[in-house]
This record gives sequence, structure tokens and C-alpha cells, in this order.
Amino acid sequence: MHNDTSLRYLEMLQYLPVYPAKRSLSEIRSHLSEYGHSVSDRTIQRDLRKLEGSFGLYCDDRSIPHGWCWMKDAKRVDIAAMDHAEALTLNLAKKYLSNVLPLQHSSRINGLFKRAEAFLNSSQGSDLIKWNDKVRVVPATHEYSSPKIKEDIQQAIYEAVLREKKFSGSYLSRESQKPKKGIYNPLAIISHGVVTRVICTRELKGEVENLVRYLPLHRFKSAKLLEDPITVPNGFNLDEYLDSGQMGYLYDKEINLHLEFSLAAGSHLIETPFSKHQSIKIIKNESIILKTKTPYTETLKRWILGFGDQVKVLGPPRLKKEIQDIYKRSIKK
Amino acid sequence: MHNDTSLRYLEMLQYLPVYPAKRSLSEIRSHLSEYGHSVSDRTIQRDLRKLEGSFGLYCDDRSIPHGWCWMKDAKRVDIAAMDHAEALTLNLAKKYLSNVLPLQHSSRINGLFKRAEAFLNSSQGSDLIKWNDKVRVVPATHEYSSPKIKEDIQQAIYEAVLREKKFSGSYLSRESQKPKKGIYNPLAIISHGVVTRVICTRELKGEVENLVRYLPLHRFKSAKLLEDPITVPNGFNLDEYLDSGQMGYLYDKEINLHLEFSLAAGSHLIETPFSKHQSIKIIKNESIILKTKTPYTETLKRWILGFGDQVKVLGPPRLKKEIQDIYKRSIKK
DNA sequence: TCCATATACGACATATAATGTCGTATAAGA
DNA sequence: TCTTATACGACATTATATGTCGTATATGGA
Repeated sequence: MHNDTSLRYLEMLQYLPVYPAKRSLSEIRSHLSEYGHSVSDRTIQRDLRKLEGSFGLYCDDRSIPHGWCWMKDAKRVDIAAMDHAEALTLNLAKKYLSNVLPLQHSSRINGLFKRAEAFLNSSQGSDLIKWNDKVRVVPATHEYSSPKIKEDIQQAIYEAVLREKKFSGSYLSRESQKPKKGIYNPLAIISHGVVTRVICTRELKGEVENLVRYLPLHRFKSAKLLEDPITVPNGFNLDEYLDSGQMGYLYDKEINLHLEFSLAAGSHLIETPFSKHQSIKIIKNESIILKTKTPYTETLKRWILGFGDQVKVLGPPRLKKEIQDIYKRSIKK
Repeated sequence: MHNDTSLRYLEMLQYLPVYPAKRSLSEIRSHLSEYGHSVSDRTIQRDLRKLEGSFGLYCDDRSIPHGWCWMKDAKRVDIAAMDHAEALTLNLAKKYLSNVLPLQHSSRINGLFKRAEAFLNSSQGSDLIKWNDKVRVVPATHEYSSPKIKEDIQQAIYEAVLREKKFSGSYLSRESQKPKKGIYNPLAIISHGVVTRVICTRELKGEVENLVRYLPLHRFKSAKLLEDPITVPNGFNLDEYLDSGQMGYLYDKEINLHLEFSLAAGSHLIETPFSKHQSIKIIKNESIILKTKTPYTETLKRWILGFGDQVKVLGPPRLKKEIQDIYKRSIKK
């Protein structure tokens, strides 16, 4: 016999699916006994009624046997059983994120991914189907290898950011040979492609520098949380800082972008719009005209350049000239 | 008085952090009483000892008061308390994924994200700090708006893929005005940027077509899982299919890419390598040479073009010519 | 329509578990 | 060294959990 009742409760809660799906007494019974909880039917029925209130279970009693499940908005739905769609989504998410965020260290999200894989591997997820041959993430843009970040460093800096505490650390800048020790005032975390950065100011000899830096986490060789509250530079605001283009290489806060695509290259805009407020016009099945307001950033420039001769810049004139100049310089090389 | 013991157990389990961190008796006591479980100290101590074995808790008894926590590799760590680093990571993950995967429908992952936000909002996550002003995902590539997919359609198709069952559905192709009904043999799911596709064959009048299609989920107007097992086209293999370039517009399985970057544009390769097997050479602080083997895909071409005149293709010759031709055509426009 | 079967659930007796209390031992910190 | 907080064994006492039985009722054949 197993330890006790509470374990059985958990096993049950974990076996019940989320709302539209449901489980009957007999299913629950055989699941439980499979896991070493052989109890009478009556006990199971009582268990369910007891858990119902505290966990937000729902009992479909329109027919017999009743069908039990979690309500969709229950607080602790995360305990509930997986279904195929969810397990697959999680697997995609894992593949997506693994190259982009330093989440090797999150035992929770890894636990979730593991559960999804366990589900997919289980017979419940059907008879040993090679699901792994059925899911792929094909990158739509080039994927760089992501830099390694040490768990304790990430931990310390993230905590410092959230608790608004300073941290001491040694940082190896691109130019120098050996790491430099210092005290940092962390202001925010920015994830930018494969690089995660901490926005911060540095202190030298107790004097807070005015310069706001954006330092990649992976260049820190050590970091230790301090208990002193941070000093925020006068009037610092994250969005303003980002808008000022320190990171995104912003050229202009808003331009009226006007592009002409070849039909082949532009048709994707019909289903996956450039932005929510784009307007497109299909000309005689020959080309596609895109008009939209957008900030002019380095990212936008690269996006346009990536289409090569499949796109022609109609406006604004400044952008048109800039792109043309790039082409001219390229040819001369 | 509250419902019962099991709830208190859960509350406790949820309050304990993962390994390096730990909680003492007094902390646990006050947390519990805050949630309406006012019990004697002895009871708490007994609870912990009882749960210890079943859940893989660890008790640091080198000093008094003992410190309790989850072992890092415990089965159910997902119940454990969040910490700052994890909550922040989850919040980043949410921002990342939300534009890329159809996961509005996953109650579990949304539950997880909600828990992270609840943690960040709680006083535990420190005194009402505006954490939301401290985390941003700055897209490294242009972000399209993602097409909407209906929950039930996604559900049905994902389940069909994983259980290797056919599904019937109506599909609105780009060209036609009204959806076409049909029976589909789903083979795989591919996530490609903001577009999620199902790889499948179609059946017409009970006859399986030979053509393997890759249909975006968002173009399905309905989908219903059938119980017939799928018919897999002779010799179908997902990786071979993808390698054949149906989706990635593959031009060549492997080329010896040889590029010359300006120092400014290429220096990111030092920390975020193009791939694991790249070789780079920094020339006289003037330029950076990248050599690597890589498949030649549409994505690669766009990546190169995106750098504009900051990069010069040295080889292979075919690629060099292709890029040059693109520039020439662009200028003529 | 009726019957066999599986389920739902109230009631009750009983075994089991949970809890507070007390006593003693032992760290930690002042 | 003293004070205070914790750890934990033991025990009495509730409170709970559980199987069993009985009755009612829905379901799905026959």
C-alpha cells in the first residue's frame, strides 16, 4: 500500500483532463489501480466530490457514468492531464525557445517539456508512434548559436533586476583581455535574438556613471547580488531608452513605408501581414504594393534588403536613396 | 477551518523553492497561516517528513532551523515555488512565443505564465515593483502579425497527426473563393516563422493523391478527427522531405560559404557564431572573414542580402554571381 | 418493454490518520 | 552562560478516510 490519500488525490487530479474532455469512474479506477491506489469505487466518488470545490473540477452529470474534468479557468489547471494538442504545442515551444532563451536552468519549464514528452511517449499518446518524426521547427530566419550563460550569473542578475538591488560582477568587454570588476545598477532585461542583455549603469569608486549601458549577460564572468537598492538615473524610462535607438538602431520613429513587391515575394503579406495596419494592393497580378506606417530600424532595413530585387522601395525618398546607395556600393566591391 | 490536510500539503509544496534556496519552519508557518492553515509547529514538521519521501524534498539539517526545499530533479518540481530568475524567464518566453506559436489555447502554458506574473506581482516578488517596465523582447528580425487559428481546428489536426488518424476538413486555398472539403492524411506539423503548417496528402473519392502538400493551419475552415488510420505515401520521410527543399527553398545541401564582413557588421559573429563549425578571421581590424559549411537556402540568401554592402561574397562563385545579379537587377529598377 | 449491469450516493461501523500537547534535547545568538 | 527557537518522541484525542451495504437510477442490449 502506498503512503496515503494525498498522493491518490494528486494522481487523480493529474489524470483528469481539461474541460471539453472528461473521464469516467471506470477510467479513473483503472488508472489509479495501475498506480498502486486500489480503493473502492465509493472512495473515488467521494474523492471527486471533495476535490470538486477546492480545485474547480466539473462533473458532467447529464448522463451516467458521470464525466469528470477540470474547469477551463481553474486555478491549478497546470496539474491537469495533457492532451495531444497541448503536448505538441509544448514540444514546438521547446524547439523554438531552446535556441533563443537561456532556459536550460528553469527546472519548471523543463519539467513541463518533459511531461509533454512523457505524454507523447506514453501509450496514452498512442501506440508508440514516433512523434519526434512528426514535429519540426524550420527557422524563418538565420539561427545563430546562442552564447552560454552560467546559471548562477543569470540568477543573480535577474533577481537584482526584479528586486531593484545592485549587483557586483566582473565583466569582460569585447575590447579588453581580462574581466573588470564593478558595481552595477540593473535597470532592465532585454532579449534580442539570441543575446540577452542587462540595461544598467556602472559605479566607479562609489560614483554612479551617467552612461546607460546594455551589457550581454554572457560577457559577465561572475555576478553577485548585493542588498543595496539601485540608483536609477534621473528620468530613466525603458521604452524611451529603447525608442532612442540605443539598441535597435532606430533611424526614425515613424515613416510611411511604401514598397513594391514581386507577386511571388509579396503574397505572403496577404496572410501574414507586415503589421496590423498595413494596406496592400495587388496590381494586375503582377506586383503587390505595401503601404504602412512603421518605425525605421536596422531590423527593417535588413528585412527590406533581404528581398533583394524582389522589392522596390517607392518611399520615403530618403529610404529609397539609402537602399539604392547600398546597392551601388555593393556592386563596386 | 479549511477543507483539509491535502490542501495544506499542496500549499506547502507550492511554497517550497527548488534546491539551493530553502525555507525554514517559521517561514513555512507564517505562509501557511496566511493561507488559512493555522496548525501547530509539530504538525508542520510531521508534514514535511511525510512529504519528504513521496515528493523528493530535501532537508538541510546542518543547522537549525532546518531548511526545506525540493530536490532539483524531483518528479513534481513543477509544483515548487517560483524564483525571480524563473519568473522572468517565463515572462520572456511568453513574449517570445506569443507572436510565433498558436498557444492561446494551451491552458497549461498559460497557467504557467500566469503563475509567473502572479509571482512577479506579489509582494514576495518585492514591494510592488513595476516589473513589466523591466522586461522587453526586442525582435531581431521583422515580426509579422500571426494568422489566427481556431482552437478546435488546431486541436483536431494536432491530435490527428499524433494518433496517425485521418481528418476531414474544409480548406480555403489561396486561389479559390470557397473552401473545398476533403479527407487528409496528416504526416507532420511544421512551424515556420509565424505560420504553422500540416504536411499531408489529400484523398479524392477515396483515392489517395501522391502529392505531399504543406498546408497552413489557418487556411482550414473546419477540421474533424476521423478514426481511420492514415495512409503514408511510400517511403515518406520528414527530414528527406524538408531537405528536398519543398519548404525551405533549398538550393544546395552544402556549400562552402565564404564571406567578408565589415568590422562593424561582422563582429557579432565572435560571440554569436553563425554555426558551431564556423571559422572566422579578423583582418587587420578592417574586416572579418567567415568560412563555414552550410546548406544554401532561401533563408541564407536573405540573411546575406540583409547586410547589404557590409558583406562581400567571396565564394562559392555561383552564390557570388547570384548576389551580384540581384544587385544589378535592383539598380536597374 | 424488460432485464442485466454499471453507476450514484446515503448511512454506518471501523480502522487509520491527523493533530495538539507535553517533555526533553539541542542549536544559535546574545 | 543564558535565552530562545527549534527538533522530535510519545501519547491521548479528534477527525478522517474507507469498505460495506442498501437503494435508486441510468444505459444498453435482448
